[in-house]
Amino acid sequence: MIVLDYSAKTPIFEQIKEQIIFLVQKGVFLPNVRLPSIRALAAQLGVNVNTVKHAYQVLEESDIIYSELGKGFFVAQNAADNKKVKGEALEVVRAAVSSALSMGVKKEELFNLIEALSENI
Amino acid sequence: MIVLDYSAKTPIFEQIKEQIIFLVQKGVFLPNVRLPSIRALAAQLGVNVNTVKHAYQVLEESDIIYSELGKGFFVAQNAADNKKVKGEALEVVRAAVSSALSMGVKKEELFNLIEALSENI
DNA sequence: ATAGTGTGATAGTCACGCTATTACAGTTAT
DNA sequence: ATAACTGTAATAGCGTGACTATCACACTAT
Repeated sequence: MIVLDYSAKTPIFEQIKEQIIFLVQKGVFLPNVRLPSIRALAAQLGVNVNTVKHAYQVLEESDIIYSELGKGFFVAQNAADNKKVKGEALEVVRAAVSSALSMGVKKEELFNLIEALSENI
Repeated sequence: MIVLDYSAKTPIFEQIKEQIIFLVQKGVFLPNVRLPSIRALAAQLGVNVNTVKHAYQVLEESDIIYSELGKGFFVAQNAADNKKVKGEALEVVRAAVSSALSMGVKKEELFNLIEALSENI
């Protein structure tokens, strides 16, 4: 369900976070559904408990999930379209695009890139 | 000429690199023109010599500039359109866009973003 | 010679990501 | 009550990357 790429530059906890958002986005995880426990997911991914905890914590701070002591983590109500998350994602794109443009990449190339990536979703 | 942003997540040497590429791209630095010396630029930016050296070294490895012992660094011949640099910049954009799309950002928003950023160049 | 270049090496600091481990508090099922 | 789960919290250690601080050396130009 979640796949880690250790050769990528994006941190493990970030990958977990992004993929959970993706699953929530796709409707695989519906509101109030319980997520895998920290320990269970850590074991499944072959990763330390702290790392999963970190990912969940960040997700909680973005109001994607919420926690209940002794029970677990659950998908938040309007997690599927979360302004904070989308805003941050857009900001990353903005920085990358801005940098690319300043280095001489043409906007047409960027349009083509987005068009191509859009089809694989 | 070069401005550093210490609050940004992009490393100093990377910022130096990008802004020099930008200046080369804009035609401020023409081929075979001499760049500020490592020590001079370091002093001007209030940064360690090693940091500027690192930036210049990366630029040299990308064939944007070249060095001559005892003389200095100079802009390379076809520095203005460097495939390696543009390829790397595109790859960063690809990762960011891919991530944003998977998080539910619509491609129209991305198009608008690029359009807006293109005008400020 | 002197002052400027690039080159190379070493060492130290700091932050970040991840791991390892321990302990505590709450929930649930038996 | 007990056991087996949950989340929470704190500490410590390791490796890496970015940056700083120095020193020494080789080459160029005046």
